[in-house]
Amino acid sequence: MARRRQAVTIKHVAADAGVSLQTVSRVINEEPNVRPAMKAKVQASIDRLGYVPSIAAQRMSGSRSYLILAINDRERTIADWKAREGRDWVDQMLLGGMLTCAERGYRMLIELVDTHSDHVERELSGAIAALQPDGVILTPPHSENPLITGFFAERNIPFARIGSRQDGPGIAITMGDRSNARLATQHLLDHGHERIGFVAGPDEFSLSKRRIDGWKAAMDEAGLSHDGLCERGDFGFDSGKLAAHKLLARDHRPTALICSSDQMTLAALEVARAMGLDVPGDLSLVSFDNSPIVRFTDPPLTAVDQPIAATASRAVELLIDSGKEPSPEEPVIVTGELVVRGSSGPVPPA
Amino acid sequence: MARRRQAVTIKHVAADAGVSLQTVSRVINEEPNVRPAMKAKVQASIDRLGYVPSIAAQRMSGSRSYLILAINDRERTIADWKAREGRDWVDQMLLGGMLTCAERGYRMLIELVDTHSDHVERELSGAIAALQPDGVILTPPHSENPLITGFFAERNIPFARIGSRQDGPGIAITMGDRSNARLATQHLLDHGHERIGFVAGPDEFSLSKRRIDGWKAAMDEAGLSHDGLCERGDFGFDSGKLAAHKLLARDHRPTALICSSDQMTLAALEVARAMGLDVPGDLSLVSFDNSPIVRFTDPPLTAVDQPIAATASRAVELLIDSGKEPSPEEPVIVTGELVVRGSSGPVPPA
DNA sequence: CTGAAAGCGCTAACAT
DNA sequence: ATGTTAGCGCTTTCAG
Repeated sequence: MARRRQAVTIKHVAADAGVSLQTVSRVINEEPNVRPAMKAKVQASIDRLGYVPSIAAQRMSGSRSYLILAINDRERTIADWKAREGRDWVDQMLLGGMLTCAERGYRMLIELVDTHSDHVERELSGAIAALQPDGVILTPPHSENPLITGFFAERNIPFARIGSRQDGPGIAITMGDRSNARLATQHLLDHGHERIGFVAGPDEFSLSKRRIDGWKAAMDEAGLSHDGLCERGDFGFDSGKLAAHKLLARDHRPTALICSSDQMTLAALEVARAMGLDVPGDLSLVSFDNSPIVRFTDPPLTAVDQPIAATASRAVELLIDSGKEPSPEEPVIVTGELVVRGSSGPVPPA
Repeated sequence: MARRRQAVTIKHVAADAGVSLQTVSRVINEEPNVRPAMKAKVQASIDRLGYVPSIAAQRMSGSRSYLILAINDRERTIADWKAREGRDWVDQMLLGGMLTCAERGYRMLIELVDTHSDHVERELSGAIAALQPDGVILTPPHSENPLITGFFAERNIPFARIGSRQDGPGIAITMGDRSNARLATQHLLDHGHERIGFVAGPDEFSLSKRRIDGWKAAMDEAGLSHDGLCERGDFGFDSGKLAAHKLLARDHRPTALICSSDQMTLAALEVARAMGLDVPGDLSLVSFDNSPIVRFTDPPLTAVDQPIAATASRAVELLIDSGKEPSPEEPVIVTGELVVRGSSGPVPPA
């Protein structure tokens, strides 16, 4: 394999257009101080030669790398990929993130990092040193890991925290968990439900608490109690089973359950079945995520959609623009919506 | 945002270890001609300072970029992501490709390219010029697009063609389509089926033909006719419906159908239902892909698994090693397996 | 408004 | 076995 050089470099363009390298550079970077005529001439050469700048060279000379790094939790991501249960978080991030990057001449790269590892810092340094990204997207549970956020803050690397609305460095951007949980609860209240159980996510994810808050708020407003109606899971199927079991084994069992992930809702569905309960006849179910599988279950699940693509897209935009404009102080909220399907319905007659 | 420079460079390491840049470079790249003692000293400095080479600088100096580019069909990929129907091709590529890249110090990057565009070449040049990848993975239908394969061949950029077994430049690597189709057919023959229909994929994918060949071969061997038992689809749901309809409307309708994608199988299931046929009682169904949804349908689908992760992983290895070792002449085959579930069973009594 | 010079971090080629 | 030199392609000074 021959030592590969750039086919067309800025030099070729400069020679072709009969100008200096800098002028070409200015045109590429849309800098001022180039006469329109000159600019047109250079652009013509660029087009004719099919010139595209090398991001390595751009990066080397101290400018941008045109790379955005999306950091995901290694363990969870790999487990999801291997399980093949239809979770499409990564796909949706790519859909939103990659395409927006592409529009702006950037590329998005995925990096897997262990949150719990004691050498997070080493992993991060490695990725940053090797790639020198212009921006970083953090996903839960990284978004609120002080080791990780601190790392980027110290180094002045722009980063977005998806699923976090804490104050602090970095752009906080959430999917409106509190209001989404309210939405789900209200949907059930509208159907006459009064005992609405909630299967929350793990503590490690701050959105878990926000969802609980939303649910409680809606219940309070309706003058209903939420005592003993909340259980925790870890988003996984088994934990959902356990939680659903606890809630449905109560004397006065809930007539509806809101679960913080599709897997946990699926688990609740299975538990209900095992208890001889009809869904939605005896028990209404509302899910969170709205991943592909919810349409293939029987009944299909009513679910709060998580607008991951839109969120990733917004994060990319804010990161790319963070050089020019100041980033928003307040958390950015990209709201989801409730998709009503067959798993929720009227409260069963007493 | 301050002009960001590399925190720790090769210079720092050299100074710290009291050696020349070149010696450090040799240690990094595991080149010969460094005494163990020297090597240890340098390595110690590297570790202490937490030095990681900048891939931009490495690339600039004419060495590798440590980047592997996975090129997917833009239209199909985006459609899949938006449809959220559980196709996890990209995830499986990442699972196999990214992790293997990571093991070897490489990164994998996804690039979407329009096969049908008249400026494919421009798109490719752009990606190559910007990123300078050390290797490229082509997925169907790019794998056999001469414009695309020619592009990389001309430029001496190592590339793998997934799903292609044509001769020619680049590493051909398939998932054993012919033998997989045989496997599926044999499974049905073993259950006594004699009229086994086949819904093939589009012509554009060479694997479509290979699967047909495998099915025909198995049928021939069993002394059975395959006349009029093959229809074409485009892997999508609607096309599957059409094809299944044609096959099942025949006088002497097939007792089993093999469909070349999960979506088409799902469509066949729907058509069968609409005709009042029980699956697998009246009609057995075997699918290709084994994507997440097949476990959530009723009945779950018997399917030929496509070992995408293993294939991507193998492709990455072959690409990375293509500098040192010669690439295999013969097509590499990563075989899939048949996962038997509820959609296939004994032939119904005549 | 445009150009010339210097340097980013690293490695290939050539000394020693 | 190690060090020195030159240069990759680009942008940032700084001069004109």
